[in-house]
Amino acid sequence: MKLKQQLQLLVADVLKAMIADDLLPAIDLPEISIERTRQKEHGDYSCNIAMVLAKHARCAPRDLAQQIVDQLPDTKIIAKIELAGPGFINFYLTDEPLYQAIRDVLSEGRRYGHTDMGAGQKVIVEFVSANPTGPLHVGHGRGAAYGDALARLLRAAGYDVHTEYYVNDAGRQMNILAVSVWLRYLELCGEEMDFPANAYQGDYVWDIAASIHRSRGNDLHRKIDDVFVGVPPDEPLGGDKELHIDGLINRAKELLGSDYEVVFDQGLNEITDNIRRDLSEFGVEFDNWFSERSLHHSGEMEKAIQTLDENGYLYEKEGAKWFRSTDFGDEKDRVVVRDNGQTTYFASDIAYHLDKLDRGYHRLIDIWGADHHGYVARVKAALQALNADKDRFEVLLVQFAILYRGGEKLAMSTRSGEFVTLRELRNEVGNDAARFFYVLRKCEQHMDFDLDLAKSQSSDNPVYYVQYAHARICSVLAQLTERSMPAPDSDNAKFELLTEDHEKEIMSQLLRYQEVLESAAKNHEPHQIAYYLRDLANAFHTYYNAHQFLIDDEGLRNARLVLIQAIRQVLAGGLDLLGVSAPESM
RNA sequence: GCCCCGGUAGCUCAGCUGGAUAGAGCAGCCGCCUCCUAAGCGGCAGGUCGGACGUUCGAAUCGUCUCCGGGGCACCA
Repeated sequence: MKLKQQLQLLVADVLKAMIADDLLPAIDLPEISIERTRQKEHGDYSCNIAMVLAKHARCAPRDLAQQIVDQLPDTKIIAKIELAGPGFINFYLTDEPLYQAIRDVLSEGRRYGHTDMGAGQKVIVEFVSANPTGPLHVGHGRGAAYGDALARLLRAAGYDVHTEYYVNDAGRQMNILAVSVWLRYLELCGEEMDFPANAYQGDYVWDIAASIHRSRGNDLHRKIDDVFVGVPPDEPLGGDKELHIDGLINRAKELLGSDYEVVFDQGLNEITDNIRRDLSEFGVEFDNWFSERSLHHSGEMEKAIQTLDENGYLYEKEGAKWFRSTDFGDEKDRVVVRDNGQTTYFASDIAYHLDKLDRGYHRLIDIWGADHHGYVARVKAALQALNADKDRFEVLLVQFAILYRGGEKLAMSTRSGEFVTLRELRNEVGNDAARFFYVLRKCEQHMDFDLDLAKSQSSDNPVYYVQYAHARICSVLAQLTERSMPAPDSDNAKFELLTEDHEKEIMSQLLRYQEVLESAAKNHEPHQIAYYLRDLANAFHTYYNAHQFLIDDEGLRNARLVLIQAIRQVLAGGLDLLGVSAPESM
């Protein structure tokens, strides 16, 4: 049992006894908060229950605290209890829980600190899910690093986690991509044109066009004058860029017939493969890539819309089908089927989330960019309309990463092709630094990502600080054989020899890891792990500078080596949760 | 106009489910390698926690108002 819980129980038992003896009015006990103290002078843990209950007990907080302290039994884990300030009960621990922490770390290994909080509950975490219309940029990187760390964290907390990438392989954006590719292809065939303002401008579009040209030669070549027949003018010519591009999509379908799909699929597949590879290289692997198109093919789209209709939440207006989401608190009703008969992205989303529930997940966690926050209410509304429990669906919004280069804010737009890709970032600062940097900020925090800083000062990145501690420990342990010293022996370690303040501090930190992990998982905050690791690394570096490990005194040497072995284990375990490597040398 | 997020040290950020003297990294200044990796360690300096009012024994933390910054409010995805 965790230390905090043990202390909670002790206090709870005392309070119950006091109620039974009429020393306290009978009430439902509030949750007893046991917290780590900030200052050493306040002991290791403190409890504020006396102040919380003072009014109820109609006595001064300090008097109540004194009564509680008087009745607390002696235990192996508590060395001293003090009453302080307005009525805090401060616990000073014995060394036993500290020693036990070392033993636990070494016996449980990478599972140290893991809990069964989730009780095997099935959770699906959906993240990134960027449209396959271009390479991932640094904004997606944040979602990827955060989502993956969260999934690992939830697994460590005992949830049965499934990760998924929702591929928007249907819809208008994909058609715009297809047209962009085809027009570039036509340029490769020697045609000249004003490239549409609303088409995808990035260089990767040329690459896709080139691969079609390689495999199909000039098969898909059509005279440029034919292509633009009947297409409304583009924006630079005083027209509407949306109408212009839609006109081109229609012409492309007419002129290419079944070959349109060749272009479409080539774009989709090349980009999806690229995204998949990119994420994989970043250390992010999804359990499943879910195709939006499959919702159409399987009939789930139709079914979802039909169910909404049957439940009485659909109506027609101006040729479109609307979902009455205002019935569930959304600010306005939403279109699910447009007047041209096409379903909206929102309709796909309804079907997709229904599908997740049908697959038996108890909790649906979506990680979205902050710009999608307006969607939360309508998806929740739809789930309610379909008789699902909206509280099983949770959206975590990741704020934007604002990029700076040379002090200048950078524009980020997939359409214009102006963006720094995730791949560029990884190449420049490395996966480990990128992942740690991303996860160092909680997701709702706006992030200033200074590229110059990340590149030029990558050795100042806090990730190296943590990794360095790990590598240093590995280095020390590696020298044992060179010096003909025995490997650390935890079974026979005399932990009572570890009397230095630095050692006590480290043991206390090792013990704390369990609490940090649980809190990080509960609050969906991987950054807590990152900050913890930096603290632990700091404690180690300080220890390293103050004391020698490879000393002649065998008993002390063994105890110290067992201790740093435990540090190494926790550093490696924590870094793994963040998807960061733990190198043995640097 | 409405909604979401942020405003804490020169810079980037922790702390926010109320607790006891507000923390870290970077930048600045001063020290530490004949010794297990100096990508390290120690020290100094640096703050009206945007502002006001309120709730409370106690507020950076909760509530209301307000100012500043980012984002969102489509028959786009």
